[in-house]
Amino acid sequence: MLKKERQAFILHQVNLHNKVLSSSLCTEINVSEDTIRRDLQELAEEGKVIKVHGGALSHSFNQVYFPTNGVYSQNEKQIIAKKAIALISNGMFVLTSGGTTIMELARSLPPQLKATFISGSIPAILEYMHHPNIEVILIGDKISKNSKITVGSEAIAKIKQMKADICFLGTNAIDAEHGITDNDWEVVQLKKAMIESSKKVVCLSIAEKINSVQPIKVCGLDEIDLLITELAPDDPALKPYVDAGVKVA
Amino acid sequence: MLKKERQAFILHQVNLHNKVLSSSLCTEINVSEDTIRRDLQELAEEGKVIKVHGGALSHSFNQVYFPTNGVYSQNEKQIIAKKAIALISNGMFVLTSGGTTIMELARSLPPQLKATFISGSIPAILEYMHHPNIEVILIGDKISKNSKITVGSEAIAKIKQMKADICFLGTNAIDAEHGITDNDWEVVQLKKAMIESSKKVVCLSIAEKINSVQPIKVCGLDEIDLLITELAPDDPALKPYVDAGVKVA
DNA sequence: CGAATTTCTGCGTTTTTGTGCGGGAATTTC
DNA sequence: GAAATTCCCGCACAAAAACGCAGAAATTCG
Repeated sequence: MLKKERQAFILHQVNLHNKVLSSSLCTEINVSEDTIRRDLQELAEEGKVIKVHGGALSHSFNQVYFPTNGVYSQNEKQIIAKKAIALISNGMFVLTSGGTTIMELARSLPPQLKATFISGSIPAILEYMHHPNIEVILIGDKISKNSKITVGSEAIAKIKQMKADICFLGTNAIDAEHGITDNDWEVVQLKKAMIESSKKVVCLSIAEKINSVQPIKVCGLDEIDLLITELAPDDPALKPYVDAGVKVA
Repeated sequence: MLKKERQAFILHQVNLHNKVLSSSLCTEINVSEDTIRRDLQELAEEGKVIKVHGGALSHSFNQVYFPTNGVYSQNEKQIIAKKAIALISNGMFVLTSGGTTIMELARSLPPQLKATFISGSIPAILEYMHHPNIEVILIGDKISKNSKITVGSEAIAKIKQMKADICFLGTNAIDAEHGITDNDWEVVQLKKAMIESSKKVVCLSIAEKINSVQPIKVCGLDEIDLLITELAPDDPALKPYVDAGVKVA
């Protein structure tokens, strides 16, 4: 069998089944694994397949729609993400909501971190999926197209039966008097469940959002263990929260 | 034998079999390998054949095996998607697996269709989310990064407590003797659950995948209500399945 | 016609290419 | 962490290609 012929066959198989194992190919074509590996190598260099450990994947399957829009206040959110990541250690179960700040957190996770992330936010899940060492648990239920998050009693029930080490909440509005508030009833239900199911609750909020109020209450300040903003912990803007007993970072 | 004559013969052979080995040619025509090589060289320079190590290939060979446009077999999959969509009516609960054929189905859904789609496949969910009138139910559980689908007992349990009107399965391999087979154990478990939980089971498979077998069995042909390929229902290639009692479309 | 010239072919030699094998490194998996 | 795969690297070996050359055949031309 000619080399080109063989490579055509491989490519055919990859496109047909979306993936191939070098081990199965070498028995099918009856050549050594080395040869298969070299073929896959070449095909990968030509961009025809994506080579992975143990075989290859088709290119069309891997390209998932991926929104990489320039996020508003990205710098601030990166600072917040960095502070938040410092709280995560290997082996932890991490519950997260959705939102752009959480997305920034997801993108900034160090590659060697091994943890389990649980979320119902589709964009967040997409980010976690790209991480090499993170286990991803998806909370299922009806999808709210608005917030791109699963909402409903099933999702809430699922969250309530968990006990996560830490929970990161993207915050829409926080105020010393009214605590955390939001504007989507279903999302609020979820966040409440998440707070209940976590040993530690961390709120991520850019400074712009502090001292603002939304119609629906998520929780009071007393239920928050830590508030992370891009500001220094001793910034005067945070004083009301420190006074209310909230730790800040 | 004249040079021109010889080259015409070679060209004929190439176009007939899509490939030739210089070694076999030289015994057939009874000339030295050098001569054959020089002939192939000339034919290649004239663009009549593609010379490779050990022989030559015809141009159609490349056309057949190296698709130039976007997704592999997209046209076929669009035909399949169209046939599948004809089975969906307003108000239905539709269960789908993942895979590129399902993706094509998802992209082709008519905008005015109002139905509920249930899936654990992240790429499929993303497509459904973009649709204006479709309710999307996401099956939650651990995410398999390979197949980009939620897998595990939770997902299976969730599927089993449903009763969908119809279920569309992207098929990896189908064979008259072994039925539907696949190569990912966890995905197979899911598909089995989906088959159980649906009033009607529809398999989507491009013709190239029929009569192929993969290691793990999903179900026998008797459990399938309908097999959709891009072929006409009376195509001889489908006869074994019709004989086995499967409806085809 | 016949010598000079060009073309074609085959043969040895040298290079290049393709493939398999072994061992050690890197990785996945349990 | 340890076991099992898989990968990577260098090597050996065989097959094929490239190259130069020489003789045979065809062509040209005086």
